[in-house]
Amino acid sequence: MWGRRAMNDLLFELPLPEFFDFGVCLEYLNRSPLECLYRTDQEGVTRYFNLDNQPLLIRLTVPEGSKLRVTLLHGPIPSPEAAEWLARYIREWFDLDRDLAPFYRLAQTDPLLGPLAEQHRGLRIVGIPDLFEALCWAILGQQVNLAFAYRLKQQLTAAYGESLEWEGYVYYAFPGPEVFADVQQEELCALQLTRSKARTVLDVAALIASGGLSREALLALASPDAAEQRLLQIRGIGPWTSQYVRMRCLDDTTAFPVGDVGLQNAVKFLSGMDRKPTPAELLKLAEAWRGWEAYATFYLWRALY
DNA sequence: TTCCAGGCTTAAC
DNA sequence: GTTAAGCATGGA
Repeated sequence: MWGRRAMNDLLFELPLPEFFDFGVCLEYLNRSPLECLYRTDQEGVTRYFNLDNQPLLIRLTVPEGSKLRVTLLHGPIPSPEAAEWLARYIREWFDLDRDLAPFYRLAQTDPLLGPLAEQHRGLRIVGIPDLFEALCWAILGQQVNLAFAYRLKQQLTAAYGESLEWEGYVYYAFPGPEVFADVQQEELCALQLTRSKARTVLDVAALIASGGLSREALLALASPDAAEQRLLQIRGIGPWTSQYVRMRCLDDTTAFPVGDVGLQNAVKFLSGMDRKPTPAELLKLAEAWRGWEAYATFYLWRALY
């Protein structure tokens, strides 16, 4: 099952919704050369998963413009259940099940979003479907510049994640929470995490590994706000992190990280202010984006990076 | 050296 | 409930 079979197996294709531009999404994926969890090129993105302890190297392309093609580059052909998991993951990764028409109607008359919606038409919120990865990424990104956050993620992934070398590139999967069961805080500090980040990552890993926290449970709560309150109970997770996770992992288009420095700088830059807007001013602006605050934020970020 | 970066916690009012 | 101060790290 490992060896003699045709490579580049077509696993499945996903139909694409209106207002989806794979090239524009690739631009987003390609925003940092320090990204370690996938590799992009002109035509697509290649990513490694370790699913049920089976290697799974896949590639996404849109050869015809109408369907997202998922091919298997390396690893055994996944079971029907694994393929179903992968298809769901990819739909969440690119937010394929969302109707963006209302957002574009709203953006059309918005002075800040109008040009961005034009320029990045077809961009969807690129999600982080795995809760542990999403929380870690947010925790690592607290109060540090983005380049350093990527470095921290790379260090963590290289130290604890599974990897696969294929055609001259090394691909990494983000480690699962169970991997950190016996890891001490000092080990993570050696990877340049602060004590606070190290402690929070370990606390979250233990919580998720024990079943005390899961994406499913958060989504089953009565509202996104209830999910946010649950996350805020964890020490080291504040408003920014919980809103960020709502936005990137919990499919909540109303999440709005008002404290986000990138958001503040984007609004400052686009509106020509000589200072960063206050949270109150951002909330005022966001009234025009009601229901789509997360998309507004995601597009505003594109003005910066 | 100082200031900033896709913040959080604690203590004080 | 809201605000101020302290924290910790790397990069410009």
